[in-house]
Amino acid sequence: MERQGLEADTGEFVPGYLLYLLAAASDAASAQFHAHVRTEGLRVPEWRVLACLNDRDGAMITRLARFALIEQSRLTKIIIQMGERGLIRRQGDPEDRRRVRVYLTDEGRALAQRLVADARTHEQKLLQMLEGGDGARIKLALSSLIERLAPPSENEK
Amino acid sequence: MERQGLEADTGEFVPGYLLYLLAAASDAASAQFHAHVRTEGLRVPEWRVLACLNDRDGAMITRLARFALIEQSRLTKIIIQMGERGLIRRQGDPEDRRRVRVYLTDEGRALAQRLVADARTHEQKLLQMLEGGDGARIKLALSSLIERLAPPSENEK
DNA sequence: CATATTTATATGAAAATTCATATTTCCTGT
DNA sequence: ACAGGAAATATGAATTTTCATATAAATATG
Repeated sequence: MERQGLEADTGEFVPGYLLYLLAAASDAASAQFHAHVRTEGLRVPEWRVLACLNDRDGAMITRLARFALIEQSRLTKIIIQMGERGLIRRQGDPEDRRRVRVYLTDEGRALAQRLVADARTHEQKLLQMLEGGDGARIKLALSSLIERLAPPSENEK
Repeated sequence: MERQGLEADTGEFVPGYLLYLLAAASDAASAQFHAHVRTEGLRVPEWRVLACLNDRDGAMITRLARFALIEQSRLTKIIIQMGERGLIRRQGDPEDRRRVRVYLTDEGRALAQRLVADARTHEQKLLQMLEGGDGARIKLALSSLIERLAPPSENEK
């Protein structure tokens, strides 16, 4: 089996390994903004929850967990904390009483919207340092990778 | 400011957000292999340490931490555990007595080499599901992103 | 060459995370 | 309507992780 053609061919494996590149790129790209999130008094998973709810309020825990890339039992705990803090409100779903739906409070929504705006601005800066349309291309490639790997179930829509 | 042209334009932010795409792609792409790593009795950071040491044995803690994407004080603890388990050996650097260099034991090297082989195989499968040369392109894009964001210091080489 | 800085690693307490499993509700086939 | 299983969420104990800081060695500075 042939080696891939990325590493400086000093024989090293890690620097050209796809999973390393993905993790390292994610880390590096997120570092600044995540630091900003922390100065706003949020942990990264909390920011993700706010952003997801800002897209779709009233999501159930399981769905939120998938979208926010958080394991379910952990999310349950985070949601409880965010509730105590007044950022979200949990409410049983009458349609299916196993479900708990999570809604932004006014305070939560305000914070979410502020941070999403910051995120958009920051993303623009990132994309600009990615010379010439590369940004759009990398996004497309990533989405396609994600779709192939984690086919969204139909009820996901 | 214009919105980017990726999401299905249902007005949602998250699905087209670069940092989300990076994190989600990293998660999705790594899931299978990381599960494999766990069946080998390793946690993900431990696998990363082995892979990095397999590339460059005798790295110092700080360097290892940067490469393996692990925070320093955490790595110190992981290294201690891996030492107790016989996978690595720690040794003070006589050149600079603050430094601790980490070396693979024979057992550690054997495990590292086995897993790197598995990783190569798995990576091939991933790249194949990424039709037509897309794999090479995405790798290039990610490396370039990383380089722009985290310029390696000269002594890093 | 003494002192201030910086660099490398370690440490401990607080907090977060994981993992397995409990609980409740819903769904399915009979 | 009922048994069995599946789905959604919660829980608790064990383990990890984080964060701030300690220690120690090297380097820079006046």
